Amino acid sequence: MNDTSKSVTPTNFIRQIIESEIAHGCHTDGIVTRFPPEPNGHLHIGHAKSMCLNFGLAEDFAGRCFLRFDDTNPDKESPEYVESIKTDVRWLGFNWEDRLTHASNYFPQLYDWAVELIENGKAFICSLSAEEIRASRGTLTEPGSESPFRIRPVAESLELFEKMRAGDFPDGSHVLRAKIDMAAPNIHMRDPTIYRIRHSTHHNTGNRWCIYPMYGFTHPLSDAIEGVTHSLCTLEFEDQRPFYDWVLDNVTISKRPRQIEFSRMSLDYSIMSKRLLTLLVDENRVSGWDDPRLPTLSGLRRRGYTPRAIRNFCTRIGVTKNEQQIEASVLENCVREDLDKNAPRAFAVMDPLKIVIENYPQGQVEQLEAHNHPNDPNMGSRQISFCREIYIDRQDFMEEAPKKFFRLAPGREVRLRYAYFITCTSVIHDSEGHISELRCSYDPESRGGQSPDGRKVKGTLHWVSVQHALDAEVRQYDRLFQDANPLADRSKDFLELINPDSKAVITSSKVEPGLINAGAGKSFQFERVGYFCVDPESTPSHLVFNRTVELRDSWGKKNRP
RNA sequence: UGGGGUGUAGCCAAGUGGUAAGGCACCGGAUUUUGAUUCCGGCAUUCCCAGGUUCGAAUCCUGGCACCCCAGCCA
Repeated sequence: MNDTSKSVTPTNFIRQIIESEIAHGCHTDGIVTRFPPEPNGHLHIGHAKSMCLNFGLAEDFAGRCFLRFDDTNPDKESPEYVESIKTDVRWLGFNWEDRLTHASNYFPQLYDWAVELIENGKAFICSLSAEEIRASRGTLTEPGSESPFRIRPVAESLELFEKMRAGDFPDGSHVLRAKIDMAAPNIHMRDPTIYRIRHSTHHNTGNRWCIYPMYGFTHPLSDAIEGVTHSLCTLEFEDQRPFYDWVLDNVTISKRPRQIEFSRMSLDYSIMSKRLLTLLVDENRVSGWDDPRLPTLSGLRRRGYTPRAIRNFCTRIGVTKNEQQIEASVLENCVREDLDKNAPRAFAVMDPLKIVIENYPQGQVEQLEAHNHPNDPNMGSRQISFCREIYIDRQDFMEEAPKKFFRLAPGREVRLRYAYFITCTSVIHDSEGHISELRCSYDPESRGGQSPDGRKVKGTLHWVSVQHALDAEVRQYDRLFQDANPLADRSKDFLELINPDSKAVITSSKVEPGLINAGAGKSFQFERVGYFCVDPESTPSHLVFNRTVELRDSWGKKNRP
């Protein structure tokens, strides 16, 4: 059996490395990967790429993937982030089963390994200040100079390390440093710091520790503890691989992980930096971490992006070492593809324009059948009420319309989807000259949307009944930034580049009554308008919809300036 | 006069010495009760540049060029 509908994950250089290793007889127990977020912020679509890679590889190669909280910095981390990360990982569709870990749970073992390094003369307690260490590190082109404490006797370092752990010293007074090479061309090998004193409460270990290991020391060893075979990280860690390997070489471990780096992803008109996302939230430039304009997973979820669409996006962009600057259309195309197939259709009028059908009997109401999906009969149908007064969208009418305008105009006939053909007979203006109402006639023979005489109409409009429609608030979201790469020009503050039209709230929309029962997060295609989902703030008495993405619009695109 | 990495179409990306996949975007055209979807067709004589090796090079060699990352007691 070959299921052609199931998309095959395209190959990439990491898969090829693994395949080749397996071909050489390695990994007979399966591969092990890990997704290692620091709980100091919310996950975004860049993390989704990493999760798809790590969990995806584990799945495809009969392996396991750990969700490991890389929590070695008590000042920046908190349990709220741990919870939101777990929620997002689950939502995206990944299952860590019993492999939820914390680097902080390895602190005792890490401490022992640090002692081993000291005992072997591979690490020493340095009592220089942070500024002094920085000053002696050298520069990119000049070697550093050795710390005077580099020759400190092992016994003394051991004793000091023990006292550091016991809390005898204030923050910043000593650090533990690896003893490697201050003249190394790679700055990360110039006696990097591996432990610092921090009298802070840790979200997981409380006050048990006042010394904390650094990432560069913790990560390879956490990988080794978990039996990780492939430690996949982003390109900026490539320089640190020699240190990653150094740690593994100089401490007694039984499993040997391998670090492989791949490139980060950037999305046009967006930013992915955790720090800058935090800034947007803190400065109230957006409504919160789950603002639908943000590339956070919680934001995308609220916007109506589905896990399937995001996972598909990740496989489409691939995994390489090239810098990826992805156009927004790639992501948009992924949701459209999913929602086109799976979102039921509904009628909603964004900007209502009232029509009175003069030859339709006063007080009459008809039930008409509408398909919930034009290409999928399994999604069934619904009854919609039609009567003498309806709303259409204001942009579906033009008083002086060009020939190519296939919608309503004076004297022109269009189809009301699933209802009747109508012809505009007159236009009513208010005292200021604005169009306030249309008068039309209908063809009773065209019930359901087809005329027995075979007459064709060019346009088909969506509509709702005035007396049955519900009021709704619609939040129309657009790209958060005006510039494709808001960080490209470093002389400009990216906050100044926020798109002022990134959120437009319409409070006067009208939707078909069946929508009152839709639960939060439920997606619909509002026919001819776009894909929308029910916002968590929505209630039956105050419906709120978020626009996920517009429908592709070849007419509108052509006619935009 | 440091180290590490990357250059294939507008944006991604396969390609691993045998004559440039695929997706997005774009441009046609067909079908359509959504100007949607779907469908069909077009879209790199050339792979950052210049030399070289070879019957044959995006792939190998040499030399350039461009861009990204690194000087936290952050991750």
